[in-house]
Amino acid sequence: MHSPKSIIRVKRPNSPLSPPPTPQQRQSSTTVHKKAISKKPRKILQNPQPVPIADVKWKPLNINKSELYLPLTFPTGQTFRWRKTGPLQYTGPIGPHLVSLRQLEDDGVWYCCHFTDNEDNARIDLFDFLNMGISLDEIWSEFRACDQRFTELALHLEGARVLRQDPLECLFQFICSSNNNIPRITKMVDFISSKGDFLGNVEGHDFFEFPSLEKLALLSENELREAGFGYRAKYIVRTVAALQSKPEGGVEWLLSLRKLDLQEAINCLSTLQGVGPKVAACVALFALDQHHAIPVDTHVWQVATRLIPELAGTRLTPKTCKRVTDAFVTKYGKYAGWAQNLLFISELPSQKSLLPASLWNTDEKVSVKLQTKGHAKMKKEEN
DNA sequence: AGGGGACCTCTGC
DNA sequence: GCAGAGGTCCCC
Repeated sequence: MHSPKSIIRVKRPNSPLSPPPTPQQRQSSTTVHKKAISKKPRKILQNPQPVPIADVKWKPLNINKSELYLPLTFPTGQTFRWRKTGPLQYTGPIGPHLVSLRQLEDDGVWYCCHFTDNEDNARIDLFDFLNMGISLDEIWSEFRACDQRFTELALHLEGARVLRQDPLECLFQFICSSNNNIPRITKMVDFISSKGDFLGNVEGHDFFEFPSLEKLALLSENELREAGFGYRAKYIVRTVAALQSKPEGGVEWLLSLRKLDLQEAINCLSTLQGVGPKVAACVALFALDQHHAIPVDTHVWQVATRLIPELAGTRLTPKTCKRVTDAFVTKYGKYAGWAQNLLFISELPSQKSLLPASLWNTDEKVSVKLQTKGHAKMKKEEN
């Protein structure tokens, strides 16, 4: 009995394909989910029925480009749940809300809710998700003071912000990311997401609320493997079970990690299957307010092994990972993760067009290999 | 404690 | 073919 989910299509007859972003032209076409159709009717009876927003209104956020530039915040590997739905426009779920953001050249960022049960809450949740409690202007000026290269990069990569994501969905996204590429990660995250409540369709993209732990528990390893998760299928199933076994509740347990020290939070996350130093750092930085967490990917590791000679020839372990994190924190301070995020973005091939060639990191992988793996080999041969 | 190797799958050289 | 992808686990 696979009846298609009930959808109310709200289309304005003359509306263009992409939602009009200008203040003069605020209404858009969108698709709204009729939430009354649910597998849990009793819940609907208990709660006031969400009011789908037929006429999507664009509202200003009053955030400058220096504080938030969407193309350097959304498609840069922090989240795999948002989609580009127009020029300088991105759409994605925030809790139970479906939101679009649009950058206007000289008028900051605007947003609209395609679906929500409460517009006031949506705006509050949006500011929280955008991590607006932290001023990029302030922390970047400190990075500039201590790093000439950061200063030069920042000139071209203004507004690269770190989001404050929901810990549960951030965790499963990054478990999917291990030893993986972005298109495939996105596909896997989409599969998991599709188990949550449908929120709407914008520009041909379906969006879902991230599934609850109870819904995630319905996923079997076989189903995940067939969906192309490979060996990560086991990680997902086991991590769901581990979270469900927490006395205070898995979601609450994850949220409680926001109050811990970075190392404690990393240690707790690392008890979960599929969570090593890299994934733990990503979740810590992108969801747990651990602003000095440093996701040590292969590139950071290669740079670090040259900066810290003792690390050359060793492997990325929790211990050596901490060495790298400490080095970054010593250099950049308590928001080191935000600094590293910009350095990471500057290395993305997709963002290189924003940088003058003089700022391209000319380190060829070959030469890095000679100095790291080659070094390791030489050391080994010496013995 | 730390190194070796396997692991799903897909893309690019 | 085979490394590499924003790694992690298991074993020795």
